[in-house]
Amino acid sequence: MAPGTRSDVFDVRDYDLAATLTSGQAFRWRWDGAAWIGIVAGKWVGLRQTPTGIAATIAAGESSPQWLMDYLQVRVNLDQVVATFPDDEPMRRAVAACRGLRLLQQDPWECLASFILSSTKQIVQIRQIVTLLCERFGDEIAAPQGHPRAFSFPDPERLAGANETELRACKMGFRAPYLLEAARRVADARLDLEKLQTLASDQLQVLTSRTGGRRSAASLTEAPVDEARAMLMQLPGVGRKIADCVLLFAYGFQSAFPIDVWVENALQTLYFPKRRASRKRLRHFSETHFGPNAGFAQQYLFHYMRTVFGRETGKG
DNA sequence: AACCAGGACACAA
DNA sequence: TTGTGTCATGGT
Repeated sequence: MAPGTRSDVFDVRDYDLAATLTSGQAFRWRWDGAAWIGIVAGKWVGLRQTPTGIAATIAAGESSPQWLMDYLQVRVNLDQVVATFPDDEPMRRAVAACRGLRLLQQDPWECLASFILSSTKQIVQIRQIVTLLCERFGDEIAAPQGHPRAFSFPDPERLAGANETELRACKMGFRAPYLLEAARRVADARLDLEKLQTLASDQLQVLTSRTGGRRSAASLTEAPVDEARAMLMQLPGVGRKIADCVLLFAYGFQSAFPIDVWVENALQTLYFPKRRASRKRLRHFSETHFGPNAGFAQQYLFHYMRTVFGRETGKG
């Protein structure tokens, strides 16, 4: 173990670290030959798979890394989640191919900003843009000896003070004004990311109680997830897909079902192979077919299409 | 070397 | 409602 670090082991089964960290939900993890290196909650983190779970290396002096366990969602029982998936051939194949694939719970601002930068970009390019952004606008973080310099994800206040030209220099192109405006609105509280957190809690209340929790009369007709999505979509450059990514990957709304080109292709070819289904039909299908953990199922379809299906059919 | 990428948006029809 | 062009950039 490198000096100045401490090590923790999380006992968890059915956790495929590599698949989870490279499945297009987070964009800062890299494999250095011995471990997965990333930044969580502004702290340097090294992760590697062990026979009984996950070994984590963090800076010495950190308290018990509950923040890391929350991020990794190690207490989620994957068997219970998968058991709620529909019992059909496509889902069985996806689950068999991606066993151990998990959902993370990311920082909302980093997740929102990253997915604003994701539109019409390949994952490798998103990673490149985010890396540049962090190097130029983030704060340097203490990394263990022998490791490359590490940088935090720049907070909204920092980016709100940047200009569009500086942002475009990070190769984000037409997404620069979108990111800038998002940063400004979060920085001056026109968009309250904490409020979305309370809506996520409200959504859990709705699902676990019959009374609808503590929803106010004014929002009785609208589910918390819909209210949260509408708030995100107020941002320029944030449509249904990006909003759903943030709802699912940062706030844990399990009904959020991002439909990008891959997932649309998955739904179309796996579930409607005969004739072409309309977007509206696919959207309705996604909302009715995949159960209470639809977003989780979506991640299996996405990763399955990207990693396995193309090779199976030979036309990837 | 065309084609496409975890899209959004304005504008047709 | 669904289709088309535009936006910027780099990988395959």
